[in-house]
Amino acid sequence: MTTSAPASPEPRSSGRVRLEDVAAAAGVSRTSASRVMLGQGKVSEETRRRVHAVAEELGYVTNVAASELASGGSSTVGLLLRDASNPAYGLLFTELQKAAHAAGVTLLSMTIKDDDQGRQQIASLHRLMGMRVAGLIVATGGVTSEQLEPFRSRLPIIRAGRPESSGRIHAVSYDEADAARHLAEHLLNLGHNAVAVQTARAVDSYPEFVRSSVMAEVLEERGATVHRLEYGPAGDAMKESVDLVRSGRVTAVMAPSDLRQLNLIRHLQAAGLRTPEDVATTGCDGILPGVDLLGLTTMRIAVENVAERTIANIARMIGVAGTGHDARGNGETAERGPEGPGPEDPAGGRVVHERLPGRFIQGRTAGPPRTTGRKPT
Amino acid sequence: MTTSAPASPEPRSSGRVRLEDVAAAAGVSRTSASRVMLGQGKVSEETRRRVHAVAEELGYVTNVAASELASGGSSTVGLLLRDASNPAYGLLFTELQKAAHAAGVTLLSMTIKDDDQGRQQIASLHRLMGMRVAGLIVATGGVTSEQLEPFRSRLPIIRAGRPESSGRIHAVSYDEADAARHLAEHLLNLGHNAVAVQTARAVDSYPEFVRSSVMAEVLEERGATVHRLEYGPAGDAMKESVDLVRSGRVTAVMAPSDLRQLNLIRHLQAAGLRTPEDVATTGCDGILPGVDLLGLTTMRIAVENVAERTIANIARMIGVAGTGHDARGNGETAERGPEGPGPEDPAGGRVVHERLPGRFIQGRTAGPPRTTGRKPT
DNA sequence: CTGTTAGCGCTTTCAG
DNA sequence: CTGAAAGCGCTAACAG
Repeated sequence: MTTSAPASPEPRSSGRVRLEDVAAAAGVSRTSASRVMLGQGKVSEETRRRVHAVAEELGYVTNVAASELASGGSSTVGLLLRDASNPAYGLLFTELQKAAHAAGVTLLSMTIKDDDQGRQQIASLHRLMGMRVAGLIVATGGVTSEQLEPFRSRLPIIRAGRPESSGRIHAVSYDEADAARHLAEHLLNLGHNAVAVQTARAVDSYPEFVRSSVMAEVLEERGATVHRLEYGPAGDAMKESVDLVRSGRVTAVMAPSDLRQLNLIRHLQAAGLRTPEDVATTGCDGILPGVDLLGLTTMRIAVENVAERTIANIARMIGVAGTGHDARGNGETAERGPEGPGPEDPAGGRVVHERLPGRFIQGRTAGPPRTTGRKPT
Repeated sequence: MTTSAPASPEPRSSGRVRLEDVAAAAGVSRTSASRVMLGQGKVSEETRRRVHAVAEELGYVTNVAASELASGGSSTVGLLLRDASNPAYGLLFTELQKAAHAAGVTLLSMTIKDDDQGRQQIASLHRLMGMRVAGLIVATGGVTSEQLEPFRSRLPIIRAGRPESSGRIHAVSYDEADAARHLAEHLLNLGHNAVAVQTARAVDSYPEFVRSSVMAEVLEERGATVHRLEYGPAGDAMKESVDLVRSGRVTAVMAPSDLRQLNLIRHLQAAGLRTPEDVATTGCDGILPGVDLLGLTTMRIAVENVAERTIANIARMIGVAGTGHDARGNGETAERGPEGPGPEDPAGGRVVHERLPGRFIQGRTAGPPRTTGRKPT
């Protein structure tokens, strides 16, 4: 009766099959059945086969709640994510998943809306914590370091994609400063010396804030005139950009992301201005599928590397050996944070703080300054 | 001692705080503490406040495993997703999350790689099932209906975004046929009567398969000459498209998605062909952030509507009242499947099969046929 | 309104 | 190699 009734076409639509049912049907104890399901060695081949057969026939699925309760904790890693509709986050999500799969780590994700002053973020965070995940990856700026702090001692937490300011939480991020520097220097080398930089506030988008700050600094260091145009309540960066271009007071406009650059181009077009003929523009991200066709001048951020390093770090912290094919390279590009002998994490290591540089994309939106315009003083 | 020691700056880094600890510290029984945490009415205001205070101070987080085990099941809905790096899927993900939030439904997601012949998909599916989720949303073609079948009687399952062929599983999808028809008719109305249609195999991408099939059918019905160019082993659709255009045998090329259209445009450009001057092109999706700047002629699929209807349906099936602001409209656009009095789902209703139409985007990639070219016979 | 008593389904010593 | 027994931390009747 046990092995002689292979997989009926219509599995019993029994509400729930418990391990006990499987054990009974296979004529063994719960313990043995459990061992088989867990793949722990100490079972005879015969028993193993019978249990597997019965389990499949009955459509048994391990009750994760019971399993984790009994064994005390999950081995999956939680992922807190924001807004996958932004291609940059969507790709990060995909790449994290891919890297996790390769490293034998299971990821459980919750995405969060960015409103509520982080209220919902915290709720999701708590839910993930309640699941007793083995580690946590935070890929959203919506959750602050202070909110993470209480959990820091309970499990490994690592920020992915976003620079971490506190220095007490692990982070693997894009090297925003490097990207900003590259873009600014590109414009300088083209001969621009009057540039508008669209700036974001730290509270709105920390990565954009860092990018725009560094862009402006580099330009000023090298003697260019910089107009900082802030998004949000303080001003209408887009409109002001157009005005500056039209009046010839700047020959280039730097946007802190590609999505912003697209919007900038729309505004310029609406005003009858072309890029690069009338003005040079730059963005940052390089993720958009059509970036080549649009000819955007930008930096391609190192999503794949960030994903891989994030997973490699979390895997190490939760003590997963890894499958071996993720140990190559990239470690060299890492920079340790400036904290000296920083605080210890629960796993006993130093605080990880890696910044991964991107790749410059020349594009067509940034040419030399228009010579017909009034020369800047 | 209880309320007089508010949130110490450094919460005890105790490994795990149990409800019992909270109860003890608050001087009540586990039951009362539990009731407070669950927000169930029967507790005095005084008790409630004390428990909350202590819980916060101790950094207590409900153990989800224990909670679900005791209460018999979770109230969250599982989401099986594929490849959020595709903007169309990324946006769907985000919108599902948004709609779920609005409807008071918690979503737990697992993404899957598309390899392994669906092996990993099944593993993820099992894991979600093992979590005893209350319902399941499947937003990937990688899992077949047959693989879903065994679980159909155990919990509500609904497909999102992808047309469901079996008719036994609930589905809310984009109206691919409608989109294809619109695009084909647009070309016909422009005067094209020799068109290349890039086709996808059903196994590779079912949505693209449906789109390309219908495009070709509509064109042929209206007397146009159609060249079907298949992706994959059977041929090089991109190269063949370019050849047909160059030799003047077609005046338009239809791609089954915007990503494909972008690739097509790249190939055409590489061959020195411009769109729309030398050839009209169309795509499908309309999700790409730069779609307007690229001037793509396409259909904007109804991601938001699909997300909302999906959540509305699953919420109804798992018996969530909803917050009320999701009951408006859109129900009218639904079409019931052709199954007559279809099979009943666990909740007792008919099989849901809604198809939501998108919106045409005129773009600039499709103009009238080039008059200088050789006229088709 | 509060506490006491049983389990939820599984893993895991610890003996056979 | 296998089984019996003892919980994991919580919720849910049921009495006070």
